[in-house]
Amino acid sequence: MIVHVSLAIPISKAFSYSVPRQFELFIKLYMRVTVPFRNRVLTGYVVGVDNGSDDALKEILGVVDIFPLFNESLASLSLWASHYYATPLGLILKYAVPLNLQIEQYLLVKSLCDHTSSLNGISLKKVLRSAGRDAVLNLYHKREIAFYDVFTGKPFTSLVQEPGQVQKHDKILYLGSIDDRMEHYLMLISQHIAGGGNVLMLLPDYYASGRYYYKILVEKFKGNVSWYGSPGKAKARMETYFKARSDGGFVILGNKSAAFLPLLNNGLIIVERSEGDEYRNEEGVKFNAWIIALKRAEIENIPIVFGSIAPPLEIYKGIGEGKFRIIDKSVSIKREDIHIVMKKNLSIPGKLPGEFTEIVGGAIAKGGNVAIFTPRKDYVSHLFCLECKTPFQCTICGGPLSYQKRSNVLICSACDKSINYEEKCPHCNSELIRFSQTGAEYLEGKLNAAFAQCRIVKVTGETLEEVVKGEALDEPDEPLKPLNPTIFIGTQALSKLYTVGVKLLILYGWEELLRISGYRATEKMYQVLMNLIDALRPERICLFMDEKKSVELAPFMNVRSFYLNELQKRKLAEYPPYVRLFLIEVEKKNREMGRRLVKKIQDFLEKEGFGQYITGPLIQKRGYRYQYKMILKIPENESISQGLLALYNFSGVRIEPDPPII
DNA sequence: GAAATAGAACAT
DNA sequence: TGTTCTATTTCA
Repeated sequence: MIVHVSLAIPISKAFSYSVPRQFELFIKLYMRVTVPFRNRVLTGYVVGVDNGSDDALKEILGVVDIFPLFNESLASLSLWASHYYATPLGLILKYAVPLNLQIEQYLLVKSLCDHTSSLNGISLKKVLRSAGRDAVLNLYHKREIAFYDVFTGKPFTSLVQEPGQVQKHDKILYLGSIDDRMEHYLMLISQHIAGGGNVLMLLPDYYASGRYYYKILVEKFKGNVSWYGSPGKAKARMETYFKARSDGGFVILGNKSAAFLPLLNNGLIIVERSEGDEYRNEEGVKFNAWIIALKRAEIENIPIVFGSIAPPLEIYKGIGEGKFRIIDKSVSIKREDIHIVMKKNLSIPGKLPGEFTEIVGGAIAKGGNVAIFTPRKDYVSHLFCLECKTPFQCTICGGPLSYQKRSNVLICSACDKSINYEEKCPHCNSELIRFSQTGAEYLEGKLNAAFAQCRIVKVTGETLEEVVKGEALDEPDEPLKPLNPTIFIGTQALSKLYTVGVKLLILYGWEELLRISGYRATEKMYQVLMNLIDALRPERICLFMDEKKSVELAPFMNVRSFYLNELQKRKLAEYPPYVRLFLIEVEKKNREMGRRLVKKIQDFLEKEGFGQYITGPLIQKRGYRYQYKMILKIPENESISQGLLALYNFSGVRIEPDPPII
C-alpha cells in the first residue's frame, strides 16, 4: 500500500510513502500519519491511497488517528481553500483541525468484550500510554473496544454525512440595524435548534462583539451556547468541538478557525458584520472566514445568513446576480441630520478647532456620552525631517513609521517593529522634525486637557479588550450614568461598543480613509460610518472634515444607490469583486538574482496562460535587500486551480491572496 | 520549513 | 587548494 501525504510545509505537492503491512488495515483517507522527512519526523495527512508497492519509497512510521478527523465535505472545503488561496493543502489541513487538538484526553474507552473489560471507562490517553498505539488500533479494528467523549457521552465515530433532513441551501443577506438583526438571529436559532440542528455563528471579534452576543444568547438558550476558539481555554474549546461533532441543539460562536469546525448535519451558519477586517486571518494561512463559511454552506448544502447594516460589496454583487436573497430592513440616515464643519489642516498638530470643543462641551453639559472617531490610532502617523525632507521609515521593511507618545516609540505600520524615538532625523541628525496626521492618542491628550472633569477612554483595536473588561463598561448592560459623561475617542473599534449609547458622534477626519484604505476606500468609509451609527445609536452626528480633502456626503445616504454605484466603479476599474488580486513577492540580497527569479515566475505564468494579468514587477530597496512585487489581476471567472500553487516549486516566492491595499 | 548542497569569496 | 559564509535546492 502506498499513501500520499500532505505535510504542513510550503510545498504544494504531496509526498508518497509505503505502508508497512501491520498498518494497512488502519489507514483511511485524511488520517494523520507520522512520516520520515529528511532527518526528522513530521505529521501529515493522508490525501491519497494506492494499492501496490514501491521499494524506493520510505515507510510511514505510525498512524496517529483512530478516525479521520475530516469528513468528505470538510476535506473538499480544505481542498477548495487550498486552491482559492493558493496555499498548500497541508498548511490548510493543519489549520482546519483545532490547534493543540487533544482528543485522546477527552475520549474514554468502552469495552465491547470480556477481555477488554479492564479498560472500560479509562481515558484513551492513558490506554495509549500503557498499551501502545498499535495495540489500541488493533483492538478497535477487531471491534473489541469503542470510544465515547466525556462531554456528551456519545460514541466517537467517523464523521459521516447523515442523510437526515435535507435542507435548502440558501444565501441570505439580512440588511438591518443591530436590534433587528439580533431579533432575526434569535428567531432563526430557535427554529434550528428545535429541529435538532446546530448553529454556527461567526462574530467579528471575541472581546466586544463576542461578549455582547454571548450574553444575549445565553439568556435565551442557557447552557447550549459556547465559544469556539476562545483564547487560552483548551478544555472549553474541546467541549465545543465534541458537542458540535456529536450532538445537536447548540449555538457555537467563533471568529476565524470556527469556520472549519466539524458541525453535525442540519446546520445553519450566521455571519454577523462580515465586512469586519477581523475575519481576515493574517497569521500563517491567509484566508477570510466568511468566504470559507460561504463555500462551506454551499458544500454542506445548509443555509447561511449574513447580517449587517453595511455588508461587503461582494455580497451586494451576489444579490444583483441572484445568488443571494435580501431581507431589506435598512434604515437610511438623512443628509440634513448630519452637521458638517470644514476646517483647515485638521490632521496637523495644533489647537483643536473652537467649534470642536464647543460641540463636545455642549453634549457633555447635557449629560450625554460622546464618541469621537478618528482614522488613525497613534499620536501622529507621519513624521518627516524639515531639513532634508526625508520621511521617517522603518529600517527593516521601509514601511511608514508612526509615533506613540505614551511609550515614546516609533512603530512600523507594516511590520510592527518598534524603536525608541530619538527626537532627531536618522538621516541628517536635524532636530527639526515635523509631525502631521494626528491620531487617537493625540486627540486623547488634547481632550484630557480641555475636559479634565470627564472620563476619557481611548478605544482602538489594541485597547478594546481592556475597555470592554475594564471599568469603562463595568455594567455593560446599563448605559453609563448621565452624571458621569464619558468621551470615547478611537478608531473603528468604537463600532464594537454596542452598549454605551451616545448623545453625540463626531467623525474627525473620516474623509482621510479615502487615502488610507486603497481601492476599498469608499466602501470602507460607508461601512465605518454606518457601523458607528449602528452600534453607538447617536442622537446627533457631526463631521469635522479637512477643507482640502472634503468629500460629498450625498452618495453615502442611500444604501442601494451607494452599492450599485460602487460596484459599477469597481467593474470599470477592474478591481475586486470583479477580479481577484494576488500579490507575488520575491526578496533577494542580489538585484540580479531577484530579476532572474522574477523572470522565471513570469515565464511560468505566461506558460500557464496568466501572462496578460501580470502588472509589475515593482522593485523596492529594503535595507540591504531588493524586493520585487508583482500583481496578478485575474478575472473572476478564470479558474486559478493548480496554476498558482505550482509557484511553490520556486522557493523564495511569497503569494498574498486578496491584498487589502495595493 | 530546514537541512544538504552547490556556489562565491576570501585566504593561504 | 582549503575555509567559510551565503544562496539554492530538495525532501518521498
